[in-house]
Amino acid sequence: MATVRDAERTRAEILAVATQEFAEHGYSGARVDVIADKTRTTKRMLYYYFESKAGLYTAVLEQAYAGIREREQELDVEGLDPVSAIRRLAELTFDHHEAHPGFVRLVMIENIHRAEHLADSLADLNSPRMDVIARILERGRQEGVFRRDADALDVHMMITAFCFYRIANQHTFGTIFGRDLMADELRERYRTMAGDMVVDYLRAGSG
Amino acid sequence: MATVRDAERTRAEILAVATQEFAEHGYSGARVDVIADKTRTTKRMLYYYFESKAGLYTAVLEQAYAGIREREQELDVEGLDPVSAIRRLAELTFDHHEAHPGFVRLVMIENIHRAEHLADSLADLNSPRMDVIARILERGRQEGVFRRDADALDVHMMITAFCFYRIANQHTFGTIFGRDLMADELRERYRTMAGDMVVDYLRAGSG
Amino acid sequence: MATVRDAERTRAEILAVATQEFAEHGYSGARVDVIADKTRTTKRMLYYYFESKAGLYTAVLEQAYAGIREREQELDVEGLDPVSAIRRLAELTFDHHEAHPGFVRLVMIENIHRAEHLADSLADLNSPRMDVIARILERGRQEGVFRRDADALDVHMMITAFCFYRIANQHTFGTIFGRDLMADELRERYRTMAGDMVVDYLRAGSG
Amino acid sequence: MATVRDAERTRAEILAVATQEFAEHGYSGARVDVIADKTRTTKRMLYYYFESKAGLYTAVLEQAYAGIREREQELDVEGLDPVSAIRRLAELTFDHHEAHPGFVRLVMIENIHRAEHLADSLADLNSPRMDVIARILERGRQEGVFRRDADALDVHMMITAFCFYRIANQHTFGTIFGRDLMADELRERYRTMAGDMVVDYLRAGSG
DNA sequence: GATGAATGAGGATTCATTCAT
DNA sequence: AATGAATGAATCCTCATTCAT
Repeated sequence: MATVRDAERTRAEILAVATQEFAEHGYSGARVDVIADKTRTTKRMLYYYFESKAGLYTAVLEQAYAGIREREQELDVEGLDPVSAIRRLAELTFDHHEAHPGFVRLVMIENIHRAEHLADSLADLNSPRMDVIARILERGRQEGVFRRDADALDVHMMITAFCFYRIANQHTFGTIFGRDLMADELRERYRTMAGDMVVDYLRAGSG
Repeated sequence: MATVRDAERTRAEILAVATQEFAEHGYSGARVDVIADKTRTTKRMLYYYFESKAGLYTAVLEQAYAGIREREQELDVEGLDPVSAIRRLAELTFDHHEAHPGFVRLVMIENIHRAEHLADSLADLNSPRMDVIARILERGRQEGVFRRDADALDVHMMITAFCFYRIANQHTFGTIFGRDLMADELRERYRTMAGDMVVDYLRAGSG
Repeated sequence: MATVRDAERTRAEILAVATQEFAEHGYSGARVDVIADKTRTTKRMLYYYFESKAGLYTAVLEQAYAGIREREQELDVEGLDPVSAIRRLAELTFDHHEAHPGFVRLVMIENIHRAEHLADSLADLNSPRMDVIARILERGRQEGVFRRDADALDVHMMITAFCFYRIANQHTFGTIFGRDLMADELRERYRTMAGDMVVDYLRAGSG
Repeated sequence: MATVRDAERTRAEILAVATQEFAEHGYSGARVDVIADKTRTTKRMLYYYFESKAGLYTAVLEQAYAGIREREQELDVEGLDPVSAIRRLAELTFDHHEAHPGFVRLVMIENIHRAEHLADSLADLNSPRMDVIARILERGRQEGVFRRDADALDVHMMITAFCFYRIANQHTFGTIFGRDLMADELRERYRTMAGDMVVDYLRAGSG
């Protein structure tokens, strides 16, 4: 029993360290030896549990996606009017990216690899988040506050693009334009901007 | 003279191949041997011209940024009214990202590396593009069509985030949500959406 | 009792799988993990029963030699005249090698290892087969059909060399000379040749 | 120039050591590190020249086959009568196997691997040796000394089987039957036996 | 200005085996 | 008698870089 417990703890520890290292250095840049050394076990265990560097990376990715999915279950914007709800959603998305730069980096890295490690099993076609957005959009249209007939996934994309880019591209943006997108004093401004952007887009519309 | 010409051509060839390889595999993932093999010269020449792998990568980055900067000189939205101008700018940005996925990938890669190779000399604090945006915003406010008092760099960021994300994150987005952001039949929709997003944002406003 | 039976069955199963694997890949090439995986038990059991990889390999060898020894008991050429008897012996040897390529491979492998695993206890100095040959040779000389005064072990060697080589060296022979020694249409020819070879050798002689 | 010389010498040295090691331990049993350590260069050079362990092994095989082929050019039995010629051929074959046990071992090893490393390019369909045998057989039949209408390749096989087996299987044969096939005092006996075997076979015959 | 040969240091992975129960 | 978890020590291989001319 103790062994089993330790086995799971060891596995979890390896996964945690690997998440750090892959997020920090990318797939090719990460070193199996370094991951092992930051663990209480040896490199051998890493192969025992995850088969290969690729297997470990895939496990890291899966856990990362499982993590955000769990957090998305907690989305609670039901009591709010459509405008407040969609703004709240934008702000939660903003906060989520702000809070998990490591996840943002993993997603960047996986896109560099053309999502070749991301199992199709991770597809999230009936995402609760998409349902939440769809319901807000529907209510907004019914109540006449949203004139734009928008697709839920497009709205999600617009919000996420803004929040993701701010974290993902902060370094080149900072160097090129001399603005630190992560500066404390700018956080609220960008957070509000995310909400404004989507609210204005939905309120306006071709109708 | 001929030798100099050849030297420059060799350098250019190496740079072109390296751009391909770094964009495809990232900094760590790219292989010096592979780059050399895809060239008509040898690996030794690569070191002769660029000192190191890092030097070559930096040269690739610099050339890439120099390239877009050149293309940005051609921005011509002067004759248009503010709304049309800003929409046009969004569309040009959209088209630019669509046309240069390799550049998008290089920027992703450099952000994974926290822009450590991007020389401060590449700072573009007086970007012509920013000037263009600033003038459009000013005109829009003067004419009363833009109620939002927006910062040019923020507007640039909003537009770019949308266009960049669509290219950069297409792979994980496709796997997770089952939508191919690059599908031909969706291009016009997203292109219009980029314009709508920024126009609606500027038209609305705290007022 | 049931447990003992199971134990023996498990042992036999491991041995059967190991025979396959060692014959296929050689001693160094065979993998303990693969052998265990092809078994219904675990790798641990393999060590439980056979101590080590070498122990298992030795057990495989011993079983293989015990097997042919058993089959050799059945040699029945007593009723035949010396020429027919020796020809029959050659043909049975031919058939035996044809029927047991796995055994041939194990013998090759063990010779590569200079027979270091083959316990001296496996010595077969009073082989029934040698006795059979000796008696045939004796009768042949008495009857005057064999003019050659041959040693039984030499005759055995000559026959076996031919039959063994055809199986053992089929692959390099096929590649080098473009002839498939195992071709169905050639079997009878080589089988007859084995008999002719030894019969002609014995009939002729220094006289 | 000196470098080139050294390059070839280094390559040759690696090949010589590798031949030793592969012949001694088989493909799987041989160790790249051991091969490198017995060389004046490093393991890295081994990969530089031969790409991989398999590449080195293949080069060893090729060189080994090229070696015997060269020696076969020297076959000179033209001045002899058919019986003496074929006996001489058997004796040369016997001597060759005796002199090159390493080659015998390599051939055994490659057959364990089902000749997968032996390039088809090594096929020797128009072997000078086969031509020599064919001419001897033809003369023998014309002169009436060979009543058997034998195929050259079959005769080659019969001779080689005997000579090869004596070297290849000496260890298991010694352990099982208590006879050292390599004993000095038996050499002449087996050498003569090889000649007798083929001569008797050819002289006799279904005719 | 150009180049083929060479390489030290690391990098991922595998192997037979044993521990703890 | 049986076993799932764990592992030290190799093992093959690759990487960016430099040497010698």
